[in-house]
Amino acid sequence: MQLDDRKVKILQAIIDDFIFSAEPVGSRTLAKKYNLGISSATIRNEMADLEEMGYLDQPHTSAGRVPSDKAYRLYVDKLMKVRNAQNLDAEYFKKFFKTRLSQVEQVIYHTAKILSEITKYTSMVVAPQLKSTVIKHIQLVHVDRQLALLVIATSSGILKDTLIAIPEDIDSDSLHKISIILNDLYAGKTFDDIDLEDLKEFQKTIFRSGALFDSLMDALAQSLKQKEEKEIYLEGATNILHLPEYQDLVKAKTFLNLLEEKDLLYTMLTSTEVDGVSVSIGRENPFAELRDYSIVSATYRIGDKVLGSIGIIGPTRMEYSKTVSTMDFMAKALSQYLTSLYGK
Amino acid sequence: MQLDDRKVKILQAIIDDFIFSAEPVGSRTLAKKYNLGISSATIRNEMADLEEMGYLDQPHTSAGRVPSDKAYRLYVDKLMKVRNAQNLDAEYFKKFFKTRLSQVEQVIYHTAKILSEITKYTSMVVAPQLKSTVIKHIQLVHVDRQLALLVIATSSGILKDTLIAIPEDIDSDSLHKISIILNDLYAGKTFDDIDLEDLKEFQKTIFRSGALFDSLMDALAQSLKQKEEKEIYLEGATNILHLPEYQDLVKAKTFLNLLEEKDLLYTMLTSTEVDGVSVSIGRENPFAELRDYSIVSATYRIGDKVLGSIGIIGPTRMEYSKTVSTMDFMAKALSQYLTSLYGK
DNA sequence: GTTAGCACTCACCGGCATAGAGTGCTAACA
DNA sequence: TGTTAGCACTCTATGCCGGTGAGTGCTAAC
Repeated sequence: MQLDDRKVKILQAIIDDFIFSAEPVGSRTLAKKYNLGISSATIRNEMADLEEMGYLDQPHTSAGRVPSDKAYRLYVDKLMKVRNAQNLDAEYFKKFFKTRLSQVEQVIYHTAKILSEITKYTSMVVAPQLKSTVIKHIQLVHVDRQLALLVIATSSGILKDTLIAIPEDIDSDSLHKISIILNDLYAGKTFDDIDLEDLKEFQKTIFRSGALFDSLMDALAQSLKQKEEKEIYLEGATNILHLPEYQDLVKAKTFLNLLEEKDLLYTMLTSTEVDGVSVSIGRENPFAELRDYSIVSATYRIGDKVLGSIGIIGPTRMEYSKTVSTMDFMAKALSQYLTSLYGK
Repeated sequence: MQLDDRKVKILQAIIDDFIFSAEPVGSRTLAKKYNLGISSATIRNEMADLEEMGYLDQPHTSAGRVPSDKAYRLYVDKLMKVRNAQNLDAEYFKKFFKTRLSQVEQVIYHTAKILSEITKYTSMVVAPQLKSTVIKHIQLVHVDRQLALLVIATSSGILKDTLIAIPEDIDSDSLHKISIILNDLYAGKTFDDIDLEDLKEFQKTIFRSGALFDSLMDALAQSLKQKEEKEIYLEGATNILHLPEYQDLVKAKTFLNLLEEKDLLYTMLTSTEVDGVSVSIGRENPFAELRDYSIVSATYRIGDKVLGSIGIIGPTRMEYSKTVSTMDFMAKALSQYLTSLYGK
């Protein structure tokens, strides 16, 4: 069977209507509401065809039709007009740029917040990954008698700092010396490349003082090799409770439980490193748990380097047009902002 | 009317049963389940008395009785036996102390997490407030050609660091000099005491270079005077969805919406600076929005200085005994831990 | 003072009929 | 040959009804 013009028009109308109303769409409603120039009976015939072709589902015999994942895919790829996000929700973006945030984590967090507020879905943001970034500079700063701050600057501009305990009898000069050594050893390497054996070797041959430096080295080692958790921020988790499909408590709970599976979401979000916005609809998702949801995601960068991803998750009945354009804009805005702060 | 021994015993049984089952308790059930040595008819008479005295409510005529806020208050003050938290959930605490967390924020966050996991309610943690802490030490650290890290150590041991943009032609020595000046100006003062005019004055008289330092000073001023948000962490927001009273979607939503009111919760949590654990039940709460919930809270400290508060929020039908003892233990453990890290 | 007994109340549940939205099919029409 | 009006049919949602059971208050006897 052919997906001719008229079928597409009808399908589009059904999708539009369903995205708006969340109610199965009937032929009569369609004929009345949209000026298609054909009767409900004709629409019925076409709808039967569309169902046969896999674009529509029927919850039960005497209900209207509902778009399938395949229909949404067609919609996202061909039918929808991506709006210009800059004009929409301008106030949010203004707010975003007004607040001057210097720490990368804050910017990321802020982005997640705004994304969830604009889209009304749940936003997910993967924080910058350090393991493959190059260390540019390491410095130990004396903070207190027993505390020092280990500051590691990376080539992507991200700063990682950790407070570490130090023996009381180390002075600033010693810390400075150690900083130089650390730089010699690790500057230019990635976090993954760090070999702590180097450090131990070094400690043995150079610092005769032995036990004195032990605790310091331990702390350093721990900080440098600290297992990086799969960090993912979620915002607006309860947004979906306002959507009609989650008025069913069981469905709402299922969704909220899904959000606890940070690992899954993390994997999902980091597995697509496509350029631009990527949309994964229902059963297209690689994970069974996600088959009732759609995920819209994009990567953000500093310069050319991909740092992490942002995304939103919601029902397959999603406002794709608005969501995709928002995502597109936010990813670009975020990249631009981070690049202006830390790039080069 | 007198609240004699038998009435108390019956009340206790009702509260225990209701906390466990969430179902209104009837006289027959009570007589059967608890060995009170009296018949259901007698219990009925006593229950009528207890209702008259304000300790019991009746959802409708043909239902059992439910404890009132007044009953819970009596229960918390007199009846319940506070269990020893150390024995309960020992594995959590072990986990808590095993993970070595050096940043205060991390410790706080971790505490919230664990609290919500143990109590199965929603935990709230107010992060340490800086405004009234004394600045011990300020330091500017050169990180990059255009970036420096402003590190401020406070007397409570909390470290605040902010990345700031600096003109390219400032070298480490200059930063060091400025650090000394900053220390002279602000060490020993609280964040509230900071007067930026001092800094501007200083800049005019000492640094003739003018425009060169402008951006630096601006950044500094901004960092130092940065509006401190009312930071409150929430964890386990969706825990309550497992409780029978929130199977009603409207109630669940009301609760989740309440959690969005961070300001309210913040005020609630910071207003009680009592020593030890404080319990606020239903209508005792100063805010109307909270009249259906109970809040158990405590403060945490470094040494003698109160830093912030931790608390949990849940239905008035709460496992007070477990919750109070957990809270007591956590507050003490947290204080002890922070003091050992940063105290003195 | 305690308790057995009883009439009464009220939420809850399953069954049933009805309304309404929507469908597929047929036959007539342009 | 495609389109449409009409109609019988399907299925869900809603509301009504009566029975059931848990629980109560009251009374009278112990």
